[in-house]
Amino acid sequence: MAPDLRSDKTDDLILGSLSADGRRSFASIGLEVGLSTAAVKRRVDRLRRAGVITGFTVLIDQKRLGRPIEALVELHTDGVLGVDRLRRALGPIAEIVEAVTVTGDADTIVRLVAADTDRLEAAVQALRAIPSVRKTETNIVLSHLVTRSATAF
Amino acid sequence: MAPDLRSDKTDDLILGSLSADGRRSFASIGLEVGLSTAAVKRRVDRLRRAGVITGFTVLIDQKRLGRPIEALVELHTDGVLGVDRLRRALGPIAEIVEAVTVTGDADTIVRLVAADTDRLEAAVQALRAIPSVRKTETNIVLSHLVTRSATAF
DNA sequence: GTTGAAAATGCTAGCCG
DNA sequence: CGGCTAGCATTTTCAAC
Repeated sequence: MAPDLRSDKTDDLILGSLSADGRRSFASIGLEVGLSTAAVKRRVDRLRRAGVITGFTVLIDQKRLGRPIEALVELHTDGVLGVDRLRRALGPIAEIVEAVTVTGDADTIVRLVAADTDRLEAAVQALRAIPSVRKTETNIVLSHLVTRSATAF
Repeated sequence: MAPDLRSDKTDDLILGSLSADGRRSFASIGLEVGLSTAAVKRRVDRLRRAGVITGFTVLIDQKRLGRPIEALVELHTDGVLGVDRLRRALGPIAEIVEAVTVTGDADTIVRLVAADTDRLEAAVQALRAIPSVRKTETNIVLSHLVTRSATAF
């Protein structure tokens, strides 16, 4: 991994601005944080090169795109299943939005978004069909309490 | 909720483009999807008005910003704790990045990012201090297998 | 870090099919 | 729904301080 970047309060302000609106102009950010347009651009470029900023993206309301069902599925797997193989196994399942491995009871937590319960079930079946997945536990997301920032890891 | 938007294949392409790079120009998206700059802008404006696009944001690598620890904490709560009160209780805890209520064993799942284990512990203590939180289970995130899109709900 | 300037690119609105 | 054009804003890269 590249070395960490020392980022100051101004960088935090810029990142905050861009979190709130990723398409904001450097000029307008500069007004807010007290820098010139050129200075803001230099900092953003530097944060990109340093890997702090990994990209920009659009926020999409999946419900309005016809995928109203969100679920978190815990995967309990055999020890033999490596991270790379698991990643490849998850790849083809279109409903998967995110997946992480964790310590504790479950081994992996998969987040998925589906158009209806049939597709949710099909996706969960696909998860169960992965070799060395012993057990799944599906939790439907009922409501979103906090969504503070889009983070990439 | 506003009525759903009928979105076609072109909209999907545009959303895909913007997912990959939220700052991409309408002209460059237009080249990809076979539309003029203005036509792309009109579609993006429409997707925004329809609530499909809820915003744009920057993707930040928290590790490089000095917050290398990510955890998912399951909250088991009493029935008396309403969504609004829970939301207010979570608000002041800076480490919280996301929180959802779910069906199943746990009632709420909180995702947080911390600078070190001390701060993680402090954040978990703060969660335990919320009235009617009976029990917490903390799972440290080990690796990210899939991060397909940043979604807002 | 700043400013200012110039060229390229991007955005937006109006008009038309 | 689309394309086009014209005017304006922004980005980007300079040089100079």
